[in-house]
Amino acid sequence: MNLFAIFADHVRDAVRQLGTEGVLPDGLDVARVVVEPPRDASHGDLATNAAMVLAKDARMKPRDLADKLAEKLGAVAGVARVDVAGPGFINIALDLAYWPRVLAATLASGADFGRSALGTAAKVNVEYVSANPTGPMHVGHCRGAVFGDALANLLAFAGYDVTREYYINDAGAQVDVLARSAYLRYREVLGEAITIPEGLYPGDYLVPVGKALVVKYANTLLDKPEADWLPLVRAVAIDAMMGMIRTDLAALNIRFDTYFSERTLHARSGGNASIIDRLLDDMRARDLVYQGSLPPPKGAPVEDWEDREQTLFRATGFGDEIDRPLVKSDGTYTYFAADIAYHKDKFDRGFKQMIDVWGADHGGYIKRMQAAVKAATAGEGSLDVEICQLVRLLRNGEPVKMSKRSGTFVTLRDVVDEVGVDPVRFMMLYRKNDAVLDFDLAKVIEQSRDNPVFYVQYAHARASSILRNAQEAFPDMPQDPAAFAAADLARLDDEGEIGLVKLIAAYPRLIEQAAGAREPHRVAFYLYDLASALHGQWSRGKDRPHLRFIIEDDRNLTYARLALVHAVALIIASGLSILGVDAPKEMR
RNA sequence: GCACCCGUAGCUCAGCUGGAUAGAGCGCUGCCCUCCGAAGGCAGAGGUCGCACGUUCGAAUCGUGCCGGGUGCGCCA
Repeated sequence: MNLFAIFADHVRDAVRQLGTEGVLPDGLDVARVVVEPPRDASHGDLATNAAMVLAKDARMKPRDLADKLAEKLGAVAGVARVDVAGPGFINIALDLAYWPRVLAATLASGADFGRSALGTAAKVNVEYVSANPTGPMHVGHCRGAVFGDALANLLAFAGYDVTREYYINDAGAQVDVLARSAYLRYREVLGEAITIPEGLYPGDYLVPVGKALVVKYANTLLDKPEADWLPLVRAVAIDAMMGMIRTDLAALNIRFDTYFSERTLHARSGGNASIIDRLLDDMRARDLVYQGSLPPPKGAPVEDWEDREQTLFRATGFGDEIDRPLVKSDGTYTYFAADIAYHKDKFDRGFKQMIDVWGADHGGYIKRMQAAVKAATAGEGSLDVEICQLVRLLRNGEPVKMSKRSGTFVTLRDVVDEVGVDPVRFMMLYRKNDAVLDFDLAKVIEQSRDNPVFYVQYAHARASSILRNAQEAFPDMPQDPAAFAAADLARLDDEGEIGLVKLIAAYPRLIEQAAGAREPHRVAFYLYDLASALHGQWSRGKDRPHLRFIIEDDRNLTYARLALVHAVALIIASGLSILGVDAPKEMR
């Protein structure tokens, strides 16, 4: 149950009633009406802006309209008090008896509490990572990977039919560079002394690829011209790199539903037109493509600039600043052309909603890609692009030195091995994705309050510990959700307990808001608050023993409190699973 | 030069798609362990929300212009 959604319905009902009574005009637009928690808890449990939003259309003063609405809302079951405050806020305080019902509903839905139908089971494609298959993943890829994965989890929980997709850039010049680099290692394995020239990949992760080539082809590739060996070597190398990347992703608990190869878009088997060929034909037919030339860029001068005519997409017609080239001077397609075909393919596979997760360095490509999706799908498809900012890797506040030239960049695997999956995932999500993130290797393994990963996990462990202790004190007490839901929850009348129930009641709304904004970090911050409230209530029991969760001589009260603890643990586990973080039953 | 992102407490950051007296952690000051896990809790001090106009009942949030930081800017992916 979503308390705020329920009361939003009540508010709309009240508006409708006032309409039929002639107090308000019929058919007022209630789209901007929201019911939300008041900023200050002393104002009540729920607040709505309805009177202020509707005042103009109703041609009434906000406060007068608020009084009318308040009268109706006061009659709703469970409402203890309705106040009008400030410029026309309507504050609603709920009867104390309301909260046990919320808690009972929570326990009844168990791990599904908070699950939403917001997405109406619509198909959404979330594309993320899409790292080039030219080497192991480094820390720079990590944030996008974790963010994309958590976003996919969040959307699935919010009722979308989510597909997780990885685009393999296996068609460009970079994989040819990879192949040449691997070929050198192959010769090295066959006994040749090699030097790796500037521009090729120096990393020793290609040595095993060289060995694999020897196993597969013996020395038969040595005498062939490049045109012959390159496709063979490239195929083996790409397979090997994708294997590494999948292993790295597995270390982060990330899996994909679909790996999509760029190469398939270019393929012209048996002389047939490729997918890109057909797309461009289609776009030409619809006058979205033309031959023309572009003005030279204004900023940093391009050294070998030459004015020439090229094949351009009319991006300016769809919100971009400049038309964009689709064909290179050597006649092959640009990356952009392939990417349009790729997104059109997603659309053709049934995804009207597409989400791409990109690194900050691709921010400049958002407009053209959105323009292309709009054009290629005739306005029926939509593309959201979420940008992940840089991660600065630190150790005790000092930047960790990385040098690509010497090949000593920090791999994703290094970081996961050093600090563990949970801290990596949580910290990557404990910041807005479009803000730069400092990741301190030393701090994220600290077990203290200023490490939110630990703090939240500890709350879950503590809750589990309470339930274990209760098992000893009351061995015959069944600890399952159904039994907890049947407890005498009205015994929970301490303000700290009610506060916890209120936080629990906010979870479904939080999920919908986070999903709508595509912001999984909100889940992380919510969990921190919930953990804090549990720790707080625990400590109150230290000063006042009657507030402890386990009261040896009051079985009913203990049972009600255990139900609360169980619900909190349930939600922490739920939220952590969205973030892809483990919810431990004890800390070590 | 242009586009996009960021600017909130000494530091690191939230701020619920425009709401009421702007919050948290760290750091600082002072408390709480014979007691369910102190790996925790409580209280205090600390702010011109980069600056200036504008939009309206109401702006940290939206618009415009500056200032400062980041990213990117035909035929790379």
